[in-house]
Amino acid sequence: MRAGGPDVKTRILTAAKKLFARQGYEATTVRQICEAAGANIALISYHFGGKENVFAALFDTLFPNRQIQEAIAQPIGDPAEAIRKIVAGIVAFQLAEPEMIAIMQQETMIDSPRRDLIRRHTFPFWRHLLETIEEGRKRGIFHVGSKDHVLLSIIGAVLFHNKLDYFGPLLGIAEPDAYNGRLEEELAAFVLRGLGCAGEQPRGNE
Amino acid sequence: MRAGGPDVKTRILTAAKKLFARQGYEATTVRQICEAAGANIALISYHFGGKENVFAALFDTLFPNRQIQEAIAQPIGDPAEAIRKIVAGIVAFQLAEPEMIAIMQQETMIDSPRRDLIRRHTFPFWRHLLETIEEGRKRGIFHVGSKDHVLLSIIGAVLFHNKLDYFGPLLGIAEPDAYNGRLEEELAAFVLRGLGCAGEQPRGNE
DNA sequence: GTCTATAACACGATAGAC
DNA sequence: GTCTATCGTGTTATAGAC
Repeated sequence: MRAGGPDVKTRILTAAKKLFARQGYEATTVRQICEAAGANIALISYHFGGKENVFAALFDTLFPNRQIQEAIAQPIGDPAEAIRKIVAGIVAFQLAEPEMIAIMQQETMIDSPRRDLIRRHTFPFWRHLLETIEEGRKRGIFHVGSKDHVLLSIIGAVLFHNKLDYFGPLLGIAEPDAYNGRLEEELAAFVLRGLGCAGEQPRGNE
Repeated sequence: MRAGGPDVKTRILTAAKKLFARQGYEATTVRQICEAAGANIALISYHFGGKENVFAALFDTLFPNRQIQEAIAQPIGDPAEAIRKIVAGIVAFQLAEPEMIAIMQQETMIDSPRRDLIRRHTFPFWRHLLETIEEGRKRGIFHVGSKDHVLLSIIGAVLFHNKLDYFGPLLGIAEPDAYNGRLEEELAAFVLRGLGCAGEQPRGNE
C-alpha cells in the first residue's frame, strides 16, 4: 500500500486488519503494520496510542454495529424467515469484510484481553439469533433438543465457511464440486434443516 | 503443577497444552510453560529443542493418530451410521483432550507456521468425513447442494461446541436450558438433519 | 503530522558450572 | 539432568528534532 492514497489512519487500519486476520494479533507487529501501510513506526502511537487501540478502532469503525442495532430492533415475525435474514446478514458481512470475521473468530478461540471487546460487539446479534430459535421452538416450527447447543452449532456452521481455503488441499483437485448456487441459500437451508424446520425440504442432487 | 509427579518432559507437555489452548501459541512464553510445569527455563531447549518442537510433540503424543488410521481404514457402510460414528469420535476426543481441539481450532484460524502440521494430523479424518458425505449423496440418502460447503458447515458445527463457556454470559442466567441429553446425539441429529437425511426426524420439544 | 534514534523490556535459546 | 547467568534479538513505545 503506497502513501499516496487515503490518509495515514485509514491506511494503518486497513493494513492492521489484513495482518491481524492472516497472522493473528500477537504474531503481528506494529513494524509490520506500518511497513504495509507505508507509514512511520511512530504513527501508531501518535494516532491510536498503541497496538491494542488499533484493534479496538477496527471494531468501532468496520463492524456493522448500526446495522445490528437496526436488525434486532425489529420484531422477529416468521422465525424461519428471520433465520434466513440472519444467515444472509452474516454472509453479506463476510463478503464485505472477510478479515473482520477472521479476526473475530481468532479472538473467540482464545482467552485474550480482547475477548470482552468482541463480546460487546457480537453478543447483541447472537442474542437475536438465540431469541429467534426460542421463538421458533415456542411456535412449534423448530424442533431441537437444546437451544444453547443448537445456537453454537449454527454459529459454528455459518462462520466456519471462510476457512474454505484452509481445506483447499482436501477439496477441489480430486473431484471439484459442481456447486454453483448461492452460498447464503445453501447455508440457510442447512441451518433450517438442522433446526428441524418441517417446511425446509432437502435439496435434490441435481 | 509440582515437581513431584510425572517426569519433566510430561509436565512440560501438560503445561504447554493448557497454556497454548488458553492463550494461543504466540501469546504463551516458554517462561510461562516452565513455571507452570515446575521446570527450569533451560529444560525446554534441552528436552525438546525449542518451543515449536513442544508444539509438534503435543500432536505426536496426544492426538489420536492411531485411532484415526483405524477408523478410516474400515469401509463406510451405512452413511448415516458413519456420520454418527464420526460425530461420536470427535465428541469423545473433545471430552478426553479438550485443549487439543482448542489448539487445533486456533491454528486453523490463522496462517501460522504450524498450519501444515495440523493439516497432516487432521486431514485424514476430514477426508473420511468428506467421503462419507459423497457416499451418502451417491446413494440418495443425503440431499445437499455442495459437498464442500456442507463439509465446512459440519466441521464448524461440531468443533464450535467447546466454546460454550465463551457464550456463557449470553446463556444460562436468564433462561437456563432444560437440555439434559447426550451431546453426541444432539450433534449427530443436527448434522444428519442438515444433510437432508430423510430418516432423521426432527426432535420434539418435550 | 512525521521522522530518527533510542529507551526499556521481554523474548527464545544456550554456554558452562554442577 | 538440572541450574544460573547471559547473549542476541525483537518487541512496543516515546522523546525530541523537524
